[in-house]
Amino acid sequence: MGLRERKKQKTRLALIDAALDLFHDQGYEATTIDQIAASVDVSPRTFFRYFGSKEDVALALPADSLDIFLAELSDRPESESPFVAMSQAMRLTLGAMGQRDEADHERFVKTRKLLDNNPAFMAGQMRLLMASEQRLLAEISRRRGTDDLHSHFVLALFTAVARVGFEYCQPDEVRDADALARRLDETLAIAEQSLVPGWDK
Amino acid sequence: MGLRERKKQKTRLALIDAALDLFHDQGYEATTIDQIAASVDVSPRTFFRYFGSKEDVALALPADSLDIFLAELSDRPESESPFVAMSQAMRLTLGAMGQRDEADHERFVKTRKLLDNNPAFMAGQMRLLMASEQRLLAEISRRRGTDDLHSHFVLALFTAVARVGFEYCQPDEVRDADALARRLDETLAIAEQSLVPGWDK
DNA sequence: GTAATTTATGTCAGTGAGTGACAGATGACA
DNA sequence: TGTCATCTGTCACTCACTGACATAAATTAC
Repeated sequence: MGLRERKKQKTRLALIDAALDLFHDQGYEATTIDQIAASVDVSPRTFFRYFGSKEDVALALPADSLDIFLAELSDRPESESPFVAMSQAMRLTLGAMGQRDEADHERFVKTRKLLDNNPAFMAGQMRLLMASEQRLLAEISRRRGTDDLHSHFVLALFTAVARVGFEYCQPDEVRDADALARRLDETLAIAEQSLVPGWDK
Repeated sequence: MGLRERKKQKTRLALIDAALDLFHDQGYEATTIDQIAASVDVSPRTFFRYFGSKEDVALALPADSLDIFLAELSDRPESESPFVAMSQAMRLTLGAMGQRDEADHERFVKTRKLLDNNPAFMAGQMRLLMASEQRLLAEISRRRGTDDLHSHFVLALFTAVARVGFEYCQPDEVRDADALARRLDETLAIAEQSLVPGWDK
């Protein structure tokens, strides 16, 4: 990887860090792009060359996580049913979050705090997810063998479970990757008890 | 109801109609608030006294529907489990949509077309729903007798089913209230087959 | 090592959403 | 009719976001 590429990665991470810190210190709405750009010594125009919008920089890590999730899902064995495959992929994704270097995990936790304090971001996460909806749907339909309304139901149900796992925390609750993983397992357990065996076949 | 109130209702509906027509004719992004305001002979500032944002005017009818849904839900008998109560309330809400006067149903269909062609609006609908999430959650917890993670699961599952019912249509499919009602019933049937009896108790 | 070629960045000018403040117009009501 | 509350238009402003162009820096070719 050349110098140019390394510089870009560095700038990208610097922008994310500056944004997360400013969002935390003075609030999301009160933070301007100019402030973020200024604290990285970069022009505002450059900010928009890295992130399409102010929301995008806040959701940069969730977006990365989604990519990891999609990659993990592709690696799941054919024998697993759609819901099981997605559940396992999600577990592995959260596991990977917990095993990153210090700085990366710091960003993860800061992002979690930000999303917890601004429920409006949930819509943004939905937007992210829906951008990959077609890919997910194709994967589900492939594993099920048919492409019908039932596939949509499986997808919607999984996103619902994922949402519950990520949302709804106590104000002072620790929200690192491990805590999230535990919460996801709890939610998956409830789902398992509620659904009839083979419902996603 | 006085003249002032009637005028306001009239302006509100005129803004919605103008917006929906402009969105349809030239696209959502390409339509400006100034254009909407101009076609109703109202200042742009006044537009924002009726709607908080450009998105809000597009989602005006879904927002109204949500209010109706919440009212219907309150009227459901105590004997119904949370999921059944929400399902019935949703059926009644869609039924009410189909029995409105011509102009209102026209707006309903136009809004549906708009949302179908701009998947980005799904996030907006989520935002709407989440604004009432606390009320819904309270209702579910009340009917279940406890307030725990399971209540969140019931809520998420219902919103998932509702989403599947409203989303995913063929490009040329008719999307009036009756068609939506049928689609919702289909989806509810799938949910019923997939869930163990008493899962939402 | 230098020259030619990409590619990233800064500057500038502009659009459009959204907001606060104030003054004037218009129903509501005694 | 006159007073009061409320709605509206105008103005000025902030901020997110974008296209165009010139410059600077990294990559590649020679």
